[in-house]
Amino acid sequence: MAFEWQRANPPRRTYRDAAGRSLADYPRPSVAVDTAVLTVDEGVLCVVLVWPAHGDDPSAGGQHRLPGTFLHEGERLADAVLRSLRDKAGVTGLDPRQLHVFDDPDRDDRGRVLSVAHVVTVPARELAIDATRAVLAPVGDAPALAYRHDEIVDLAVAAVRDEYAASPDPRHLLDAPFTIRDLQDLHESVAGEPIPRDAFRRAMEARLVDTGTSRRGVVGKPARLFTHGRPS
Amino acid sequence: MAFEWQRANPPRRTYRDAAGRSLADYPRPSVAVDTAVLTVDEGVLCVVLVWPAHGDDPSAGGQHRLPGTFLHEGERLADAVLRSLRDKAGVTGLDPRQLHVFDDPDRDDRGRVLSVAHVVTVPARELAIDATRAVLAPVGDAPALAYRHDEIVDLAVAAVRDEYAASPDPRHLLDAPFTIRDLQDLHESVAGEPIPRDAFRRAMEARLVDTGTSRRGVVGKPARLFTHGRPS
DNA sequence: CAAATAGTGTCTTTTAGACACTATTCG
DNA sequence: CGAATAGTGTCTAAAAGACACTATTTG
Repeated sequence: MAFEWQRANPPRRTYRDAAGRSLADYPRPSVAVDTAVLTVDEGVLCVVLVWPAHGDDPSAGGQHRLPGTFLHEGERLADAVLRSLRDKAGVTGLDPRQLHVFDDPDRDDRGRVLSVAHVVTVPARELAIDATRAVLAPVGDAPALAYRHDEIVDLAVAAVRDEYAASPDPRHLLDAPFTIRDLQDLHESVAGEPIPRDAFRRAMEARLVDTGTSRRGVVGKPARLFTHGRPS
Repeated sequence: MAFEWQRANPPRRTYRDAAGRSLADYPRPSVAVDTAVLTVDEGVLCVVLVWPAHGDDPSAGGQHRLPGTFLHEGERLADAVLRSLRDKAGVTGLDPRQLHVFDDPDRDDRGRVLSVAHVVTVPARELAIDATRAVLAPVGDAPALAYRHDEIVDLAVAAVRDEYAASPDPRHLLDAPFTIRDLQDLHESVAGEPIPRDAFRRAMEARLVDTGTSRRGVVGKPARLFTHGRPS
């Protein structure tokens, strides 16, 4: 069962390094992916945490952790991320972004495991969390996590905040069409702080596509509706 | 010989996943590190390329590549990077930064290999390249590389340029003490384009430590000598 | 002194922010 | 009309760049 990759894709020749060992002779670490799933729920940037309540994963010490899985044979890292999320959050159509490889030898007592941290973002509307297995926690107020997953959350939040500081809704958390106010509310939720109204409008308006229509039916002057512009 | 990690660090229990497989049952990829070693040589940002001339590494197709190695048992990624560079460039004391994991299944025909790309920087003075095994190529004028290593060089250059745009000589390519002119020359070499003199001085001077001494012996008004400030 | 390089002062342009004012809807 | 929200115009402050001027050295 083990080492199927080697048998499935045999080297065409046996190459030997300076020590005379072939590629196959090197012991290999297990490779896992762990993913910070971020969303904006009711104006707060949140992360999906799973609760190891099934008796598995005892080395987590009863703490929450991020969803993750071991990389399977022939599988891409991004596909492993999507596979691990399909089960736990019923999410599809994401674009996982790599953050960092955690290679601490003592990080996991089940043996040497390299963990490739990822971040994905999902509109809260599309999240289907099984409450018996996962919870949604505000990123600023999350419990302590197993396997140093707190660091992954920090990296994920910083990465997403950088992206949102640079362009309008780069991860399409908002459904088009939307008003500039919708967009500003989203950006403030991601940033975790208020953004000046005028500067935000000036910076973003030129980078959006005006649909020519407006949103009616609420109090106040109708707001123009926009769609995402081309990523620049 | 193979799978020593598993024997050396046996799991304390056998944990089983949903499919009933233990951690040890999953086939594991080989993990390699590949490193873009950047330096500024005579005013030009350059990268160290190795030439696979020893009959090994035939899948590189006779092209240059970046120095790299397979991760050894129990070894940290950063240590593998340093080990691979000790041989080929006689370099020590570096601080490798991770860039990205390349996981293309067809990237290497020797089997499934995950490559963790890194970047390091080293003052040209400290580089001791064995000319029979390696060359120094300007980053803008490098030959085509094997294993899509061109992409690693691009990532490395972008990462280092971002760092240099944000603070004075963050990677300590310059020996202290140095003049602001020395610093500007370095930053222009990294950026690959000229930088306005006044703006550069204003931005950097406040973040350096004035030694109170000046450089004498050259034509012109003596320039004050600075050392790196605290990273901020 | 002439050439060369270091460093300063000041003006302009650009940008971010503050803030007030106008515009258009609902109830 | 009044409340509420959208959108515009303008002033100010801060920063970036342009550029000229002064300062101090070598030869």
